[in-house]
Amino acid sequence: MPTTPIKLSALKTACKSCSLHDLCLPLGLDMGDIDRLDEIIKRNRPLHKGEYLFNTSDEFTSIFAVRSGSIKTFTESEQGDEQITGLYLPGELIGLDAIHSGSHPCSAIALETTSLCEMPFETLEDLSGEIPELHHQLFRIMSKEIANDQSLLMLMAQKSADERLAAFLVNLSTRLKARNFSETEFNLSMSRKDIGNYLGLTIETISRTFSRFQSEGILSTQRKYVNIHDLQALKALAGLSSNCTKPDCPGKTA
Amino acid sequence: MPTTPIKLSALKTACKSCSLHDLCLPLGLDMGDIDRLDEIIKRNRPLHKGEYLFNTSDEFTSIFAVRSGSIKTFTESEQGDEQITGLYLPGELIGLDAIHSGSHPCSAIALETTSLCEMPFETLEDLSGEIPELHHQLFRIMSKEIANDQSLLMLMAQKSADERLAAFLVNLSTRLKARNFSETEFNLSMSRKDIGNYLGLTIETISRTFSRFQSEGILSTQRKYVNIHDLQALKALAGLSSNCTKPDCPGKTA
DNA sequence: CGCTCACTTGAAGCAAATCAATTAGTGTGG
DNA sequence: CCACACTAATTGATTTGCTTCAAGTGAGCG
Repeated sequence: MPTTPIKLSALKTACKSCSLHDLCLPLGLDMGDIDRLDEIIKRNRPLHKGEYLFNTSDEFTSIFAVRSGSIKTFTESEQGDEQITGLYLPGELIGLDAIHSGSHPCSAIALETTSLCEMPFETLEDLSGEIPELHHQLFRIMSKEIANDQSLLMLMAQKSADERLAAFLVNLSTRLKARNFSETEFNLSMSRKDIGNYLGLTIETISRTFSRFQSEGILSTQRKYVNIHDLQALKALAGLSSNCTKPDCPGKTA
Repeated sequence: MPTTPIKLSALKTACKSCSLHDLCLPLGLDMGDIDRLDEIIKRNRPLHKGEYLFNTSDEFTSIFAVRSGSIKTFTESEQGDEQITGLYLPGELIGLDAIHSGSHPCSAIALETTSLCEMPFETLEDLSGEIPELHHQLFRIMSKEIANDQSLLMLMAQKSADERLAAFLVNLSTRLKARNFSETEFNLSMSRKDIGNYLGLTIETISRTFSRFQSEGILSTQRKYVNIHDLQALKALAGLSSNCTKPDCPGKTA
């Protein structure tokens, strides 16, 4: 196996000095253990917008963490219709759903220029046998993914278009804030079409709902740029009361 | 906590002799390791229909495996509406979504008389540090749960009522078959109301859809008893028939 | 400059929700 | 054992929120 030489630019983003390290896998690890984790991580060239990270039924070998940019994952049914199952922001792990079958049940595409950390799963699994904290953190992350999917399920099952879009925006806002981005002003990396697909609605419904939110003064949009004027109103619409401050409060969806 | 003495009847269902052991956690473990797992498992009295296994925001201490019967899990939003997030059959593990926060994001109720195996998570985690196979199996099960939730998501996002109910029944049929039950004749442990909630539909729609399936000769029902006459047709409805509403759509069955 | 693609907006259609009325089981107490 | 209440399920009539169809609009780009 040829080891790709690590560039200076890549070295700068080693786990230890990575700004995401308390959102990502290294959380809870001490310096020595982070170094050991660091050694197994491959940092490849960034993906451009539209490039595949992996494809459905590709063999599963690695877990990926987003370092910058964003990734969407989606499954394709036999009829060819596509369902987006996840949107991954910096610090989040992709590929955990592939462990049980050994191949990817979904495809993953970069929504913008995106750099990633690749962790060969076998090596990671071995390492986590030696480092209980790492082991625990992996469980926590997988558990969180399950809980996220379940609240997204709730959204789909019994929420109106307004509630779904509001919940989506609030969730995004919360996650961006945790990454030191603005919680009220950001660029959507997904198109209206993707958002609609993700939320189980059509592109027209998304567009109309954005327009209505805008006319109600809740937010303003300019294509992909979103400026939330009344985050509280949006949270109320999403079905979240302001007294719940837990970052993983049920109703806040992935 | 007083340790409840293990009854002879409980001993009979030790992992080693349990009929579910290749659907459940012991899969892939050798005899010695199964014995070690067995030692940490508590087998409490069965729950009666309607009894809670745990409640939302209860502290998370244990993972549970269903031995017989069935369990539903559900979350409650702040507005009080309830969303069923899971139906668990013998051999399946409950509580994996609670690891990351340390408390249960959902409640769990017995749908019928149900017996369970309780595994204190801390002990289980320690043990899995010592037994790589167990560790691996836990990852596989969690990964499967993620993949399951994601396909349920797809169902919710873009399937018609017919497709949802068909998919639900096919899924149930498949899981029952794996447990050596009939794949065409079984009793639903969920009420119409629960099924509707689980699939994001109303009780009336479930009832009407059952009636139509019956008039089309696909199945017959008598309250909770279901007899599937044409499993192939049901599978076609669940997976292959498109939700295309165009009159000339090739996938349309007259 | 004109082409394309993403988005917006309007009008019409439809699947499922809601409202409403019965019927069939289930349990309770006299 | 039967009347009574109560819940679960079915079936019909009506409404509605979202989709579909259709016709723009405007930004980005060769």
